[in-house]
Amino acid sequence: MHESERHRIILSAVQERPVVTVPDLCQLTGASEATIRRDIAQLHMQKKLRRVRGGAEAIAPPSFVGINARPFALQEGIHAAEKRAIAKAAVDLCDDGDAIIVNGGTTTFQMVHPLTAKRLQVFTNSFPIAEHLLKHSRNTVLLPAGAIYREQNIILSPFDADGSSHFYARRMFMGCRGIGPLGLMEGDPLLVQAEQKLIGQADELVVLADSSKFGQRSSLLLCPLARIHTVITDDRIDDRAAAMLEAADVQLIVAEVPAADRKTRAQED
Amino acid sequence: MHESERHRIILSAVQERPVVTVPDLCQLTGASEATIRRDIAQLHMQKKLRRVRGGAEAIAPPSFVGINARPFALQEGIHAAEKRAIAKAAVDLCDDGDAIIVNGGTTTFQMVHPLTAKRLQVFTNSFPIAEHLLKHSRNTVLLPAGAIYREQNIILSPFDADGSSHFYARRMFMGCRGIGPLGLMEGDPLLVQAEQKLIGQADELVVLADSSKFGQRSSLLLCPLARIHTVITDDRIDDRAAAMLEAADVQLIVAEVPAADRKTRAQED
DNA sequence: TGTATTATGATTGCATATGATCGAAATTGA
DNA sequence: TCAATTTCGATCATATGCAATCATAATACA
Repeated sequence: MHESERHRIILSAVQERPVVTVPDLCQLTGASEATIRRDIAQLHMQKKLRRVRGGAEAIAPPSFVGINARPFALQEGIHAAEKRAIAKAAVDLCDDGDAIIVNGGTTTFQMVHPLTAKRLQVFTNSFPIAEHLLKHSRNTVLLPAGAIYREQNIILSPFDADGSSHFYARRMFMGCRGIGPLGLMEGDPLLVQAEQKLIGQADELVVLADSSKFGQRSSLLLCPLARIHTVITDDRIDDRAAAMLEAADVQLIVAEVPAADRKTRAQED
Repeated sequence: MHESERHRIILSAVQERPVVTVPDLCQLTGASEATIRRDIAQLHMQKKLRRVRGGAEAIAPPSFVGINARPFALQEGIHAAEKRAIAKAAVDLCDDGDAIIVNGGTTTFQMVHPLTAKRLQVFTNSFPIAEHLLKHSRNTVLLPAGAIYREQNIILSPFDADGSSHFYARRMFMGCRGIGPLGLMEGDPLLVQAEQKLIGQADELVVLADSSKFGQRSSLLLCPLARIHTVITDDRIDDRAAAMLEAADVQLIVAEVPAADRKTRAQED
């Protein structure tokens, strides 16, 4: 991630929300706090935004107050570098012209950055993903019908005829809460509904799961392992988990986490 | 690979993506980093692109603006005060809890600001309206299925089952290109398709049309006057247009344009 | 064909950007 | 007011991108 790209992301984030915190921007850009502070200081000098304690705000603050100051940056933070590497590996599977389905979630959201360089047909139930791709890429963006759920940031319809059955893709990408011998686990019933609608609409089901997801259990069983075509994870996956996937005939892709991004690992180990 | 060919590739890459890195371009062209740097420096001198650390970016957008800022800003200038007043009058028709349909367009987009104070169920095929309401209000936001058309900024599906038939509202709000004895006229075929899908899904059809729309003709006839329940316009409407609406049994609401906002009128008169 | 000119790619050294750490300052809550 | 937490600024080691140089390959021209 380069300076100009970070600046763009920061400015667009500042435009979209009343206030952005430094950690938020670290999440969005993958940069360290020091770098974000330097960027904010620089953009403040250029009068592109106003620097405030804790983060930055738009130079012309909107007269109304948004209710969701941070869309969904809360949940992640700990495996950010891994998630980015996984998302990159997922996008690398796609060639220009492909039709793909991207399910909503924090892991899959990381796909938007590498996706900006592609020209795909992207069907997604994630409003933030659609928004980002619409603004920052030339991909074709398609949506299902439904209500927008603010907390999960997904579009979900109570009816079957939500348009998703008309879209058939080569691959569907999704995240999960946990993955084990029983299969794919999810925590949020709404996410399960959303995933169920799409899960049959693609040739290959590709699951993005950082290594911490193995062994994680959750309450809702989404589908058995056999249903999964490919799992993309990071290089901290242990042998037992890999063997489990191999036994279920699931292809495993291990994404290399760039050394530069891995600094956070010291504090985790 | 010759220099001119590389330049062509580099320029097209810069146009399509927000930022391209030197390694990216090496991969695209097969040239070495040194050559790419030389090319970028050269194109930078020719003002064909902007050189930034790590790569290059398009010369056009110094800071990124949302996709909806550009197409809307163009049309918004003229009659902006009138459109705002009309939109305010339209929103004043709604009580908390109502279900409404808002069709995409520059006039109806003005409804988002007064809508921030409401708590409605809003079904809209306009991506910018959905985005704004989602971020800056507590209204429930519902979308139809379909592809997002960047130019018109609407969501439109080629299939009938796009979810709109499941939503039935008290009022549907829409703009238009022109309005005359024949009925409601629209210019863009895509907008017509989008409007047709929704037009039967509400008790009352409310048309937002500033006074300049009367007498404007266009190529596509959307519906006859009799179909319209209410027209909201500004106080520059002439008597003949008002009589025409009355003859068709259309309710007419004339929005007061605040004197302070009317400054644009001087140059128009 | 031989030579001159230009374009390209690799190497090296330099400049800059980045991230972690630590101490200072500000904010919050009691 | 004091203590605890958070945020900030400065410093330094490292990583990364960049410019300059030189050798080689491609091209133009006589």
